[in-house]
Amino acid sequence: MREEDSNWFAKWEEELPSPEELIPLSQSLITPDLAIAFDLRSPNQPQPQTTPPPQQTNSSAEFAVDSSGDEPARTLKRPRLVWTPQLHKRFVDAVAHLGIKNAVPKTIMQLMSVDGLTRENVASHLQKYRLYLKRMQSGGGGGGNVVGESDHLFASSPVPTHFLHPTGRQSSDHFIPSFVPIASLQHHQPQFLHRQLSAVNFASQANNNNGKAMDQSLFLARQSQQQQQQVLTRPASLHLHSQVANYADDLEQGANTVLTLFPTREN
DNA sequence: CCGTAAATAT
DNA sequence: TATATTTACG
Repeated sequence: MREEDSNWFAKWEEELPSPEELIPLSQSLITPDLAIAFDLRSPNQPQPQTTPPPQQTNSSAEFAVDSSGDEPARTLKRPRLVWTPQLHKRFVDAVAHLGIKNAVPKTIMQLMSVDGLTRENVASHLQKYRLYLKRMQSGGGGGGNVVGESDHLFASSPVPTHFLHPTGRQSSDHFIPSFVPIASLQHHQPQFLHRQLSAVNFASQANNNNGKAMDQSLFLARQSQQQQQQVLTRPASLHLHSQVANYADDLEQGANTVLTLFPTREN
């Protein structure tokens, strides 16, 4: 019936690489806390800064899993979040479909539904992204557009046209769809959870992934400073992933803070 | 909570 | 040093 309606939907679906592409993303962020549990190796890890397409995980099997860990996820310092192209892609998609107007940290975060991702993370990235967009309009309009190294990440994801020119459409015309077609995510939710539980093995094998690993996720930046004896348990990851569980519900409600199932954190 | 600026880590 | 991400403020 409404071509437009089915259009945006189809478009979204089309833009979405494929369920598979998204799956790894969900687990990519894995519960930081869990990752911490494994803790990463010594402070001497050569990090390619020229062209790091896939983020490899350098993790050692040096972790201490104790059954005493509860859910310190709240007070624990999360590792520095590394924004990978994939993660950024998801970010852009979310913003694009939300419309600049509704593209606020919280909403974006909810839409992304990436476990472990905090509002602050998104806010920070959004800030930088906006700067990038501005910079682009300013000096990249005709051909000689000098992009700094920092822009590479942003460049990795196509910038929706309406991002640059607010023709007074797209953002106010149709607001957030009542239901977001990230069915793939929902479908994989169980899998994703399963994976997460296997995080331990994951981390261990991260080092010897030959050929095409199932995914090059797990980009937790490690903190090579303190916290070497962080204990974490599976329960933690569980309660964390719950956030992903029903982001759709949240959105559908259209409310600002509606958690149907159980509170994950914040709020 | 959102946006911006300063602080800090890599 | 420069840059990416976090933390502090209004």
